[in-house]
Amino acid sequence: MIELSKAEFDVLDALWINYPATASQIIERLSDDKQWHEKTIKTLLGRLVKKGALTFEKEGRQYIYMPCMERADYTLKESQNFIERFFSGRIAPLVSGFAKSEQLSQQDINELKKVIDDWEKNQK
Amino acid sequence: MIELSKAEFDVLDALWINYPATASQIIERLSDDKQWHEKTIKTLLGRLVKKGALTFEKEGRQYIYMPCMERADYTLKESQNFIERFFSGRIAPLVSGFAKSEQLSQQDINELKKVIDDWEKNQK
DNA sequence: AATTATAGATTACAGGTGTAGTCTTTAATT
DNA sequence: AATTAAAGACTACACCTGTAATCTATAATT
Repeated sequence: MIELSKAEFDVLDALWINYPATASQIIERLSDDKQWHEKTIKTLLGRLVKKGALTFEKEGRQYIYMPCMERADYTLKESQNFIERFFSGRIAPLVSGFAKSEQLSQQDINELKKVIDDWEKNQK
Repeated sequence: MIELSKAEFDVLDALWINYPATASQIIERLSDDKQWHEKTIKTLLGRLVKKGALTFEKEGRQYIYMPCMERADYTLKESQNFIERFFSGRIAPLVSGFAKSEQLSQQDINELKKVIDDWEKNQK
């Protein structure tokens, strides 16, 4: 699995919003949340390319960037990894931890029920 | 929140198995899973102390280590962090991702149902 | 055609991390 | 009492990360 740092992920995440996109577009998107210098983001784009997380095509003087993987695939792998590390691969203890510390809203519960429901329908 | 590296967490995790414990005991426990040199583990113990993740008491020539926080508290914070980063703070999309990629077993489902059940009972 | 502005490439640099090796102290052994 | 062995302290070092600044090439402008 490609390993991304936090900052690298944030840049990729800005690209996932809508792609392909140029560096300037990505910088623009990130400007709301982060106080990053343009150079910083360019550096991170370069590292992402080097790690194989995204590619680009030249268009005049600019690069048009495109992610090499889908967000859902990446987050799924990260999730597996996380749950393996902290909860021996079982997902319920994570949810249970949230429940115990009052971190679950009625909406969360409803959503979880729906996930379970869908899963069960899918089982035949 | 105290930030631990992966290796640091693994060492702390070995202490959580049973504590207080000496460095040798921790090294012994880790020897099954990791090919770490004894010195490596000692270094990590030192860093954990420096970060305030554990303390110790002297006993003769040895230190008796003890964690400064509970595993459940630490993993809860890490989980919140994780879910915030990747799923905007909502837990269902994580579970849903697992479901979609066939990562959920009947046992997982049963456990999740129980968590939901308990949560609802607790709501009055 | 010459100049300028801008995109990306390269370089920088401190602090964290993985992974130990060496130094120092002191408990244990001869 | 002298020697040794082992515990922890300190040092090491390359790679990763956050965070840019400077260099270089070229598209755009005059």
